[in-house]
Amino acid sequence: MGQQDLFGGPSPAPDPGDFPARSDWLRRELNRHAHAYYVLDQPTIPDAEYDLLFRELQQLEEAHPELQTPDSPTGRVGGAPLPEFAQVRHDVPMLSINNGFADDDIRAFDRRVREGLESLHDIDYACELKFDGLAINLRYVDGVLQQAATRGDGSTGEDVTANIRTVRSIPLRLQTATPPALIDVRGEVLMFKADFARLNQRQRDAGQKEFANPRNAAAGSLRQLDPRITAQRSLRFFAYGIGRLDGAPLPASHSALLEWYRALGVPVCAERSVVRGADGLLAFFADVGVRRPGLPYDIDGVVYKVDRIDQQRTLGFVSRAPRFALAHKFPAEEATTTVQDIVVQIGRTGAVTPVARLAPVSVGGVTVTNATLHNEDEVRRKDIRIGDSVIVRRAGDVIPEVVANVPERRPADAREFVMPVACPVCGSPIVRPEEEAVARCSGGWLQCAAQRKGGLLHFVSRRAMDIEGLGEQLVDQLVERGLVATPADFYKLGLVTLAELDRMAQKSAQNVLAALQQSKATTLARFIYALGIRHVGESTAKSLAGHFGKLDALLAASEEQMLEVDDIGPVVARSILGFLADPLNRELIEQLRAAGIHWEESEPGPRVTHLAGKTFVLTGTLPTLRRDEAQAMIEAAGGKVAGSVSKKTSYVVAGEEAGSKLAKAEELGVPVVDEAGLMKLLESPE
DNA sequence: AGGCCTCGAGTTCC
DNA sequence: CTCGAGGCCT
Repeated sequence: MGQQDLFGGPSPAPDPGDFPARSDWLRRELNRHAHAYYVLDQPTIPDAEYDLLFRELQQLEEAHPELQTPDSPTGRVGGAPLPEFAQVRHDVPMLSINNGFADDDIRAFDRRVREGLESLHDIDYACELKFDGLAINLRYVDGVLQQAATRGDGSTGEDVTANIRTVRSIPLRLQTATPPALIDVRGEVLMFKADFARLNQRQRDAGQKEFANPRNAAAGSLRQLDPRITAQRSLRFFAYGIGRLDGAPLPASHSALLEWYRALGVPVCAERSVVRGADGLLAFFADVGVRRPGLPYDIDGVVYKVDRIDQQRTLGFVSRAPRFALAHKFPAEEATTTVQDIVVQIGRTGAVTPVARLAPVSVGGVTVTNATLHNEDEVRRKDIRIGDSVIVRRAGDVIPEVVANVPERRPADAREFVMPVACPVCGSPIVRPEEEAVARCSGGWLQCAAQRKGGLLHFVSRRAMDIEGLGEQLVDQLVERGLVATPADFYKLGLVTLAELDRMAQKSAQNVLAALQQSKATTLARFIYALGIRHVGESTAKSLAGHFGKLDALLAASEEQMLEVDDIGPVVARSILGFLADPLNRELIEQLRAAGIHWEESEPGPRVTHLAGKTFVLTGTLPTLRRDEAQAMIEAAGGKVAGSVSKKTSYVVAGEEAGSKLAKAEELGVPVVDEAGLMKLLESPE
């Protein structure tokens, strides 16, 4: 029997009545399709058809247990729960690799290698990704998967064969007619980001605990006592090393070993290359760093290995790590620290947000001391208490986030967070409406200085009235000293008053006054947005301004007229009407108009333009246009600019260093244009 | 009624 | 960026 018969193309189906031949054929077919799907990423038949074949084999094997074989794909769904995991001693220990972070560490590694080999030439290195998963040893005896074990302490691990058999990309039989007598394939079991997101969604829906990250999810799934659960967890595997090998010659290089694995049907990650010298290593690292956000799995760095096996042998080992390999790691994006306190912040709408005060810790290159906990439910769900050790991450590489607590390190005196009953700023009761996630201070603008400050900061912010120089510091002082209570008060400030404030020299005071003066020329949309009406953000403000055209038309609008505006439903309409019904707000609007704030009023109704109905998403840095400029041009042509890509997106405009949005666009088949393409669209339809 | 999609609001650090 | 929630489509 040649390789073609074993795993290659399809073969004619035997008569369903011929059980031995039929089950044999079914096994071959299922293995072939699974390999195409999971390893080659080229599905050969629809899922439903696969399931049909699968169930036929399952029934056949149930009725005729003597037909069952160890490499049957039905073994993947998992048998009865295991009592516990048996210990497995590794014939060849599974070592760890030394780490480097800085360029100098990498150059030093290359120098040590060249000295060790007494080589005057540049060395060839095999470069791979360092996956954030679990190291596993797969033992194949005569080509059949015999045993799978975790790394454990390196010399002894746990037998996870039953669970590993459920990982569909791992071949149960090697794709060769002449397998080695025994081979220990080493690699990493991991969970892709998308599978992780789906798993956590399922956990959430089932009211079960979510996993902190794909690595934990993979580890938890592999350590399931019940393989049937593991079978539902979409784990993946990539091979990158070898342990014991009997009955076959070892390839001459690491890259050749990986090619061999591929030929055997063992999944190997495609993101790898052989480079020359230290400069080659650093170039590989830089390239992977750029593409990292778009990769479907988490990595914590890359791994370099001297490619030639004979050179690896010459270099040998120092204590427990090979001298021929180095892991080049990214700065940690996750770190562990302790929660020193949980305090609350009051936002401009009165929203009470719990914030964790953390012992300072470096995450992804910056020191983090605060992290939002979003709301009360989130604190409960993640079960975070004061005194806990927690894992902190920078979500999307920017905003710190508490991922999970470390339960085994919880001190006995850890305290639970209690939502205060009164606002820490104004003392008004804190209320949380039924069915809502956020608690709010009931004090409102008049009672609560925190809400007043928040509202004033919103008014001066860049996307609203855009008053430069009026930051948190200054607004704070103005409110504390009673100089400013409403946005209209800003325009009554004089030079002398301003110059008396702390850290405010005459020059800065003049700048602030100039900025205030400049801000008076604005747009209706900005003005509406600046008012800070609940549920009316930038987008809704633009819709309102476009629909009504004139402020007085908006002020006079009935609920029915409001509901005619795009994207405005009963909740938003009532919020606007409620705001306008308050005499204090009416007076504010009049005072602002009297202060000289003005804009160009237009005729009501939508101006029909050629990009009407088209939605754009901007990503990356465009060569000449700034983001807001591009947005303004698209909107002037009647198009909309959204924040995230969906199948309703008409175009994605991609610039330099476009990230996940570009990947998403390609996934959904949304057309992608560059700046030049955008300009063309702006000039003429299609 | 349920599911998708968007929008609003809050947030961190330098 | 993330979560929650409003709006709208099916």
